[in-house]
Amino acid sequence: MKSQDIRATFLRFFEEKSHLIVPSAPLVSKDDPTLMFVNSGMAPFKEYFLGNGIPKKNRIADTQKCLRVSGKHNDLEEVGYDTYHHTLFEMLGNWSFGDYFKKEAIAWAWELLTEVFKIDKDILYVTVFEGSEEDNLPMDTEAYELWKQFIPENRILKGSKKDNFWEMGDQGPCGPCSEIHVDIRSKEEKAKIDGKDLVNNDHPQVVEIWNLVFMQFNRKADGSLENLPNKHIDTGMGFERLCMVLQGVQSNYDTDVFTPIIREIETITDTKYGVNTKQDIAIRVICDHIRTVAFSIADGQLPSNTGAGYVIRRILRRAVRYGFTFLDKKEPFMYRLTTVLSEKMGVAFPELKDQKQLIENVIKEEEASFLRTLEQGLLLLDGIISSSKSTQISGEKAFELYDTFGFPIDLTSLILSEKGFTLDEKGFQEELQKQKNRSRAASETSTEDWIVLREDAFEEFVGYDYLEAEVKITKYRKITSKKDGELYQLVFNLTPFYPEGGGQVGDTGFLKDHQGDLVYIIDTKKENNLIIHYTKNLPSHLNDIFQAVVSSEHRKLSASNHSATHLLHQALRSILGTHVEQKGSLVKPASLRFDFSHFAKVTADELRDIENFVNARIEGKLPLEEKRNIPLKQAIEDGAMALFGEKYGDTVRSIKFGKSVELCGGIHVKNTSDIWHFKIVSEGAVAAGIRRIEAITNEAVKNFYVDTHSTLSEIKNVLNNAQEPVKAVQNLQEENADLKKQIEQLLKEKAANVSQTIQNQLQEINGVQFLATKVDLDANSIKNIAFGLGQKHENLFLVFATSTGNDKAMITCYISKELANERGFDAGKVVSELGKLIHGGGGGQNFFATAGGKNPGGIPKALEKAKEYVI
RNA sequence: GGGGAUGUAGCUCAGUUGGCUAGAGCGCUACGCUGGCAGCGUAGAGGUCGUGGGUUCGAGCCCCAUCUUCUCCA
Repeated sequence: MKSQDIRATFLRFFEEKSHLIVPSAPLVSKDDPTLMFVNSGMAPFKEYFLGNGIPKKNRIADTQKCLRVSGKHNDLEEVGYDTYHHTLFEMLGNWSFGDYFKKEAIAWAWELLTEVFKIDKDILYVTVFEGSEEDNLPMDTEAYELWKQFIPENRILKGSKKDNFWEMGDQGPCGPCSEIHVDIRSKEEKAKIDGKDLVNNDHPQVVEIWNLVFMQFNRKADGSLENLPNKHIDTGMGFERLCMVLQGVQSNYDTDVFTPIIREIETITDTKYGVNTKQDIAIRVICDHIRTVAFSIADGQLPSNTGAGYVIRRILRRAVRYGFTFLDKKEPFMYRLTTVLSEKMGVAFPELKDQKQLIENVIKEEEASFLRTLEQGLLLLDGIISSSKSTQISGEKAFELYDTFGFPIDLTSLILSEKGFTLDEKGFQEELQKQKNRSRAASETSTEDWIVLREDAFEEFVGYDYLEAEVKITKYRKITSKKDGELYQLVFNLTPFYPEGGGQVGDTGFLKDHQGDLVYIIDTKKENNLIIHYTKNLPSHLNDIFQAVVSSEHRKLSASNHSATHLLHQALRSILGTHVEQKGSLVKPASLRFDFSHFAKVTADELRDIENFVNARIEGKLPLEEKRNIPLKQAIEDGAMALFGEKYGDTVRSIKFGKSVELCGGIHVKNTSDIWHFKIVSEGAVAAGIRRIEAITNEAVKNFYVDTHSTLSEIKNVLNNAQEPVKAVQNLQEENADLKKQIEQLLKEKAANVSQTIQNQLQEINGVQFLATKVDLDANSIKNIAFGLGQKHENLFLVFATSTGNDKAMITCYISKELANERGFDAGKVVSELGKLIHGGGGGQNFFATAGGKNPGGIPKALEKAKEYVI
């Protein structure tokens, strides 16, 4: 059975059991702050388990792309070494939201595996939760009894809390689970060791394929459990492993999910999979990672140096590193795998096909930049090796190379061992740990339990129509972070506050109680479909009815920038071409930022055209045409574009200004004329193939013009109202440069004169050409004279004094080098001693030193005293 | 979000505890050498030492702020 058929069969099976089939959610999770990527099939449905939203149907099935780079069984650094762990994998799942429970879940799982997929019953094992004293939970006998109908008791194993109790996180829904494992070893192997001893023991051929989670508890912040009002089913089956079993191969990488990619890697790198262990690992690493990186870019998550983007960069770099070391690829090559990947997986995941060009460009550029980093690191490492006195390189040095210059530690130790050096691994790990602690301490937050004031399932958003509303607080909790200190999160029964989303920042405003006391709302965010209002303190009368008021200024400017963003998007597609797609957007009161795919710098002419395009539509006074709750299909037919990496419900909201149509949940102006004016302030690159435009509207544009105009008039004013200020400044600059040169020349001449005069005043005392005198020159000229004389005469001992203004004096001492060395003179000491006489101090080297002070009256005395050094 | 590094001539970079008149290589200009080319020689131009403050007799170097680029961690 081909992998594509396996996927289709699974979905059809559950469709026949009345499940709604939904497409995979995007990899990057946007409304869950605890998660960077979707890491399990249930993640996109979290809001339903938490009771913050209602699913379209209470039975759903899907295949979900998941990304895991850390966790108990999956460390990024382990992927590639075995044959069954991946960073990106598909999870087939069926879900019940308060509908069927253990009985159906178990029976259907068994039916699908043994009757539809025809897996031999004798190679299957199941596990059930054995109970936990710590949580005061009994064994899951319900599941045990159900399994007994299908499978002999000796193949039903009891598992501990670690393996058979599933939790979403430290807090939240959880419950016992039951896993199905499969033993695909040969007969001989099975005879040697009983399969049940290998279950849950990291054996590559005795693996878990399906986990059935019975969600029935809620874990509170203090660790205690309470029963959930509705029980749910959450199952997840590893697609790649299922393919391995059904295709009768011993490794996920031998299934047709991966073999086409492996063949392509063999061609590109001129190697053969299955010949050399190290090369095999490298090939698996590349094969796995290219999928992750490509899917992620397709969903709009580009490699970057922070957050989720950094995870993607690390994965890509890991693959490049393996190619570099074990397959001898010293130039970009991974981007060439994009074609085969989009051909093979583009059917199930069309985003790969549509975004192919972008994926290729981004990967190629990332590879090239990492290879540059490697090259630089190699040079630095050479430097460290050649300057090292011992054959052991310290952990600190290696860590610096890694931390500051991005040179991978495994390459460092490889190169060191090739050259007969060793690395202080322990020291390195210590440094790494120190850094981790620093980062963790800086971002630590603690979250308390929700305190529920009233039961109210849904928090209605009324902000499209109202800026004020009478609200009640339904629940609240306290969060503490190192950065922001103590904050409170409030949830209302209804709210006019727009939560951060769709690129637009959250609303701010205040709550007013019956006594007129105010509590300011500093931000609004959405978390698992819940609108959360942030305050610095708690209202004193929590059960009051509050007047909730959104800052209208904040709102007006955000709306203006948001609507302008839509017009900008339209302008870009119209002027640069339809290859332009939104890749990111930030809308705040002060400005807007828009990232989009485009492969060249936007020229000044194009920028002007774009500005004009947008401003024409502002002047056109286009009214807002808003449609709420229309079917996605209809919105698309109206001309709206769905974005990759964005999750859409069945019904959407569409925002139309003239010919600009977008799916958008944000706040907009009622008429484009409210935007007043649109002005681009910058254009630049953010990644390969991605450009960024920053622009302003409304008040900001007014301020911009007022500021620039007043600056310009000030400049003109200073230039005596010059007609052409630019030219006037250029003239001034030229003149200034000329004058500087002239002054330099004059000073030189003056110095030459002075030095001529001075030469005649040299006095020979004890074989020393001595002179101590007051000169009327600046510090630099004195220096020039001293060194000039130094080239002409030997055995010089010069002391110059000068004063500027009434309260500044300076003493300079020059002694010919040979003289200073032979006779032990020290100019530094001379000036610091003479400096006291002018109420100051100074120093320098033994042949040249300066001192400054604030008593010019002491100069004659100092000059007098200078003689004492040579007598 | 938290660290580290980086910015000096058109380019690639040196520049020691703050002080020996801001340097090297390549490139550029002029002149010269060589039969031509490759090349060589001589001379020269080219610098707000990222930016803005501060400390100091004196700052490329130290302190504070800010920007660029790179990089690690969360």
